[in-house]
Amino acid sequence: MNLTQADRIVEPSWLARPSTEVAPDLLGCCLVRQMPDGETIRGAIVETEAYAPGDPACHAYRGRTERNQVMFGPAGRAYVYFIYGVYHCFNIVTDLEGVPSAVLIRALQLESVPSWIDRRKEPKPHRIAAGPGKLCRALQIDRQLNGVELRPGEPVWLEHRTPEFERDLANSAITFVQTARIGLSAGAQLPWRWYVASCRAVSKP
DNA sequence: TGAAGGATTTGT
DNA sequence: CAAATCCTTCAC
Repeated sequence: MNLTQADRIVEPSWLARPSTEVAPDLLGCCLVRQMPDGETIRGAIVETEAYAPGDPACHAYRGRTERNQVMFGPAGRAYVYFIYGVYHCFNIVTDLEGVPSAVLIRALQLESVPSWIDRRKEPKPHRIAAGPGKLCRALQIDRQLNGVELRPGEPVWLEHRTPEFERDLANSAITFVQTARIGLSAGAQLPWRWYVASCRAVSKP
């Protein structure tokens, strides 16, 4: 029996758990970006951060607003916001409807270089999606994708780990590191950041 | 209606 | 280490 790509699609139910459980489980999963012209870019998730209710660093900490409302919705949608007047950040909404939580995708190991990337500005292929802002720039993700469902046919979706990745993880050929989150003024002590050890695509190893 | 600041990145 | 740069939030 062959495992096909369709068998690995991540369903919303798998994401309907606390973000601190989902965040490490997303390492090794594949983020797929499909453009209107059909160009498809795939990359393995190598760095994540969890944001949860009661967490002072969570955008929803002080309640529901127009910006953060998608975090309160059902799991399996994209939460995209604009930051520092320059960058976008891409999150995956997790947990039950009404529970504001999400996982920030901080870095991808791309399988190919998007056609629109200027190789002179990005000399190192493995650094193209290393960091949440760079990742969104590399995949052309902006607020137009805020709230979209992550499923095939939409602009973005998720696929589970390959059997090879699972094997390497079981062998300890691949290991994860859990540390404090980056760039926060509150909640910085919580160890809610995970990344793949020794991966050149991680934003800050 | 205005001011402060931000889940970043880059170059000095 | 500071600038870039603009949206969101909260106070007045």
